[in-house]
Amino acid sequence: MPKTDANHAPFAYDGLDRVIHEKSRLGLMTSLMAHPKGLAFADLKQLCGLTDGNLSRHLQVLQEAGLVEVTKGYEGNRPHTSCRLTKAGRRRFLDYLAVLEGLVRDAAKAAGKEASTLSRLGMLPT
Amino acid sequence: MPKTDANHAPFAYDGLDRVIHEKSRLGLMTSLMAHPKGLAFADLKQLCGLTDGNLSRHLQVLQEAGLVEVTKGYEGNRPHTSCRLTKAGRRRFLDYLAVLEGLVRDAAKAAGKEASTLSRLGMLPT
DNA sequence: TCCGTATACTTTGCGATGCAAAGTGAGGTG
DNA sequence: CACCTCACTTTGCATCGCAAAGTATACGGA
Repeated sequence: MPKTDANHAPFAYDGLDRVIHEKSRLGLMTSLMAHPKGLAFADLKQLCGLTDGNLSRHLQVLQEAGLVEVTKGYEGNRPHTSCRLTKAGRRRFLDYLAVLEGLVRDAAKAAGKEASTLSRLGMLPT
Repeated sequence: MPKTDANHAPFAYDGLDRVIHEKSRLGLMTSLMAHPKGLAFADLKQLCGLTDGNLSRHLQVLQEAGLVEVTKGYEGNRPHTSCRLTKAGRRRFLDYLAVLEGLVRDAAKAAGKEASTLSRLGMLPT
């Protein structure tokens, strides 16, 4: 049971996991989702546009939360860190996404109610 | 122009406005989107499941960012604070939502690639 | 009229967090 | 052996969210 009563607080969205709901970490999770076999530190850095320090920190957080598995090893003779989603990580991310989708739907519906330009949603010229 | 090069950092999502991208504030924005005529302090508090203190703080942030307009007045002889989205607030929230939608799509696509249960995601219309 | 309670917020304090900059260490290269 | 690069980690700080305490006014009895 959620901490806040959904019946009385329909916009609390407390299913939005703090650990996941963070710009950088969202990117990381999505990247890892797209690459179930794992990604290297350097690749993630590129994909998510993060600095070394920040990536390191965020990975640590995700790992401590049990969402990703970080494997430190050596490729040739250089250190090589590889990351992949854990099963729990994948599941929790999907749960998170479901909530997020609900939010987007709520908002879109709200926007549509009296919108002059619903067109913005979904057909934004990126 | 985004700070991070989208060509090389497709998962940076730097369009996710920090002010909006916050659990509580997302709820507030969505609530206000659904009630374009404005909402009272107490209503927002209920809808978003926030304490007085937190609501006050978040509204202040949103107001300073020019996303919401806060009107303090008196209803009868009790203080009555009413909030509504500004035009800019509405626009920026829609922009934010567009990015968010993109993210959900990315993730859903990634999940679908090798997913056993896309069904979890309420069957996103790709 | 005084006291207590309720409403309607605001302010304060602090622990957690994200981010940038500096640090570490192992390889290669001239 | 000095120097640079790669691959991360650690540190420091400034910001932020959150809960608890504070302020102010109104109402309802005794």
